[in-house]
Amino acid sequence: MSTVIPIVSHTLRAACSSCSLQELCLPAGLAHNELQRLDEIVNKKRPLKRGDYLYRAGGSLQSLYAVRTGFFKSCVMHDDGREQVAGFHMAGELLGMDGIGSGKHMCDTISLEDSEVCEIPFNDLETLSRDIPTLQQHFHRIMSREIARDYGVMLLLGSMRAEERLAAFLLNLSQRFAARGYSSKSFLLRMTRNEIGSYLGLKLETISRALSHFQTEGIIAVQNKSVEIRDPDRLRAMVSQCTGHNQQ
Amino acid sequence: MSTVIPIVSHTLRAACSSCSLQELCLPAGLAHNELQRLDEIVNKKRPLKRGDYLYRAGGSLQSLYAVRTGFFKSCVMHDDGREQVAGFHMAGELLGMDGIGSGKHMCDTISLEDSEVCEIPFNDLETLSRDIPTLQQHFHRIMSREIARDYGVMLLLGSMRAEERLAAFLLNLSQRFAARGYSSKSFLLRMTRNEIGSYLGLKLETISRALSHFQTEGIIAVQNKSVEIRDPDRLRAMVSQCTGHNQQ
DNA sequence: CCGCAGTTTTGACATAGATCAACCTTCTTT
DNA sequence: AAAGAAGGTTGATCTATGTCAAAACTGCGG
Repeated sequence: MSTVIPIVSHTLRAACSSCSLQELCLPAGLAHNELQRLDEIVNKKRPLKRGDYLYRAGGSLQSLYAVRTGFFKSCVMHDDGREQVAGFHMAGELLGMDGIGSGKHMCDTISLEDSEVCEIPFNDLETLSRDIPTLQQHFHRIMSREIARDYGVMLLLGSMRAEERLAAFLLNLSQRFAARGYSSKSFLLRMTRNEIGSYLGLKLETISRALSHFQTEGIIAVQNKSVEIRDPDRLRAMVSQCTGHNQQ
Repeated sequence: MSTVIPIVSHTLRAACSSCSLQELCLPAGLAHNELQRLDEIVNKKRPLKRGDYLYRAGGSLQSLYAVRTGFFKSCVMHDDGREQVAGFHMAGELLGMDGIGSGKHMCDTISLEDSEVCEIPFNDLETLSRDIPTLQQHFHRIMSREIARDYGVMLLLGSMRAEERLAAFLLNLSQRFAARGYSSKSFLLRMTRNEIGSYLGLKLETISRALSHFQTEGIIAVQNKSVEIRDPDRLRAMVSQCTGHNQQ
């Protein structure tokens, strides 16, 4: 490694074997030699800037992507241009699984801040997972958890009121930050009010009002993108024992 | 019925290899000898009556189930008892994939009419799919399509108005009946107005009014559970070019 | 450091769909 | 065949959240 440094293309071998996200990500639970075999198929892509597309709806699916750093949103588009944010994604999460069925991506996935991803060619992943049962099982679990998450979003969109939805959303973010070693109490919202609204099936004004209301109640402190959760128990209470009857 | 009838256990070997749903179901695309191997792990369960639970949320996941005949709903439950129908399932569809991640079912799945299912022990399926790449790939496609479907439901719940949701729902049913060789124009709604409403994030009265309205417009004819689609183009137009602005 | 575009907040008002209620129809049970 | 229960329809009214508008804030590019 001392002298000549090879000119590298913008994709480099990734190193799951030395990645700090190992346990959150696709390689969770693999033995050392298995990790090395995974390293052989995973590439590190060049960084994305805020606003860059990781992939576009309709584009052919070649690879899945694991978020290394940064933050993404996935949007499903209606013919008439309406868009719905289907999810927000952070470090260690696997993107692109919605496209395996048809061979085409079903949504746009866009970077919300400067981000890096690892690229996992899907054919190679299938081949390797036939050899490594642990990898196969973990991949199945990851897909299944995406389905379970989606069911949760349906519950939220189908039967919760505005403030409940927002409370559930904040708790979900909080918990995901915590799982990554960040504060569960204090974090930045990487997305706009409009994007939160789209995800929660609400308008941006409703998000803004609900955040203000939580603040006057002393449940959270918001200032612009930064949120501090002051009373997580009351947030939890809003979600699960929702005193009111549900209008919607 | 005349002589001696052997006493059979309530689970029998299934025969994917001779099943008419082959091409819609898990075995799609398998070669003859591969089908036989699948037959060895798939069991036919005893029939379920209307209202029977196929599995319950929280129960440990041992198997996936393929619908052979009949109709099911899956419901996610909120702590406070509110329930949200997350999907309706018909012949050839695979149930239980939401539970793989945690090893526990995430929803209740209930028969809406007398139904039969094939049981596919999940460990065996994983093992077999390491041996049969076509099976592995098809299983991945099925899980992925479930994710893609869920994204569609999010779009519906998050950004469509009541009548658009119902139009999308009717078109979806129509297309699924067609794929199974039934009429796409005329079919029975196996679920109640309340269950449709739950799935679409609306109240039963709203479903009832919307159906009546479609009928007075000549778009459909409804009588109780039976629906005839008279003008599929107008239904499609409602979904995709939605003239109105979306309130919600 | 300034100005501009994008984002957020807040208020006033409108409305889609919920809620409540009464009645009707269709199944299920005996 | 009758009675009760479950499901469906329709009307009147209410309300959560959308829509519109104006003003304040934030951050980026020159």
